[in-house]
Amino acid sequence: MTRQNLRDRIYDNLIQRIRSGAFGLDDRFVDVMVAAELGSSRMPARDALMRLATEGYLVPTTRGFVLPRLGPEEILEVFELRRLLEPRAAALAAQGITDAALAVMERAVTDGAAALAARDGPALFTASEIFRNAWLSVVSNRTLAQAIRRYFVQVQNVRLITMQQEEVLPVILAGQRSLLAAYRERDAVAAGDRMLCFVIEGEIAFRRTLTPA
Amino acid sequence: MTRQNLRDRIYDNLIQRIRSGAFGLDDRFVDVMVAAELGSSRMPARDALMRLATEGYLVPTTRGFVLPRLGPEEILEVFELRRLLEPRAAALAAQGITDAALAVMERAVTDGAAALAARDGPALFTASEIFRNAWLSVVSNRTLAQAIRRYFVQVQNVRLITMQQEEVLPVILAGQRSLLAAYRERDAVAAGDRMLCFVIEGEIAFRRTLTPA
DNA sequence: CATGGAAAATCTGTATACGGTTTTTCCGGT
DNA sequence: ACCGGAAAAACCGTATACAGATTTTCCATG
Repeated sequence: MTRQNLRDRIYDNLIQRIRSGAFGLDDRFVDVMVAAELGSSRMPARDALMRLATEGYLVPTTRGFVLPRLGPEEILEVFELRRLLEPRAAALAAQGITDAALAVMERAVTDGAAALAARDGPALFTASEIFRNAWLSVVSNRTLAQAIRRYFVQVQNVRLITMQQEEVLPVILAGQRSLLAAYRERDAVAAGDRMLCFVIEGEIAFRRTLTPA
Repeated sequence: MTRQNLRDRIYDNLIQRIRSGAFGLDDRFVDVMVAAELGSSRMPARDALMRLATEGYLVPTTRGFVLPRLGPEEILEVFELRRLLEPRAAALAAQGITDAALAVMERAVTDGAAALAARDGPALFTASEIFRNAWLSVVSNRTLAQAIRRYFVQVQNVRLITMQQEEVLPVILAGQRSLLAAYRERDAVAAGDRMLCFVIEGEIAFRRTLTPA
């Protein structure tokens, strides 16, 4: 009972493992290997890998695909996009928030706090993924939500690394708590303002890592 | 001397023609057809079509790929994105403007004026494509420019139709002239403001077509 | 003329094959 | 031990084939 086709199953499998940080920067992805692992021929694996590549999860090399190592300038470009889009999206989310989404976010923040206590970067990463998906899912402008999802994908690996720097972890959790409070009150203005703060804080933290002096 | 591989050549070919509005809403894209047109086998054509689909330029159906059919609500969603992104992008463009880009835009406005005089909607459409590509090409934040290009493609068909309504044509040209003046002066603030006006005018015009009463 | 349904055509997904190119291995000469 | 270069391996792009699913065609029946 295979629900979808092999290509999509391989894609889902790989993207989930990439997102969870299961691969390192020196892991190589070759269609034959991936195919063997999932028991298919080259083609579905190849399709999945090429899609991941065009979406920015992987970069093609002359010998297989590897995780991208993004330059600082591209990451800063994404921060600019985030400043422009996410405050508005958060405001829309506050207007359309549901009890179900709130519950998911409450849970994600709780899990994130536990991860913070355990100094578990990847776990906090997962929790903040869940948090973000929850509020994005109630943004009434689906096109806007999709635009946000698209660029988030591209900086995923960087975020994973960033989240291993212990000093930023409390900031992330505090930002989520602040946002969650605004969502709970269905306060669109506060949600937008706090999201802008959150993004800017992230940008400042990132810029600090660029100039460690 | 084929510089790149077939897959990318087919992709480039198709995306260029899609962008230029060469296809209609009832055109169907089937890998075999596309392959025959470009003289290859199915696989490169298939790869190109699947990529276009994951990027949102095409929509997969049970029988080939088609251009995405947008409802009014989705178009309004894109207007919201435009309001958020394009003012900033225009401001950045004003900062990075080059003589070459200015020349292209001057020419596009001239051509647009001729198209307006001739009541030639499609020609004005082409001219405004050129105009937009010119300023987008000097936006320093490439990620931002790409995000804008992405949703523009999705509303291409609608724009083609809108541009056949004669009353909106002068508005478009006036907006471009206003923007061009700001670019010429390298005035980032004015460029941002005028772009916001331009987008809002377009949105209002579109809303008017929804309620003809 | 409408309708049901079988047959044909069409399209997708997947497998396999093969040539060309790049990388790695490895062996012989210095 | 250190190259240089040839042989081998690895990998990518592309072509072709075929099975399964879906749509369309078309004919027979009411």
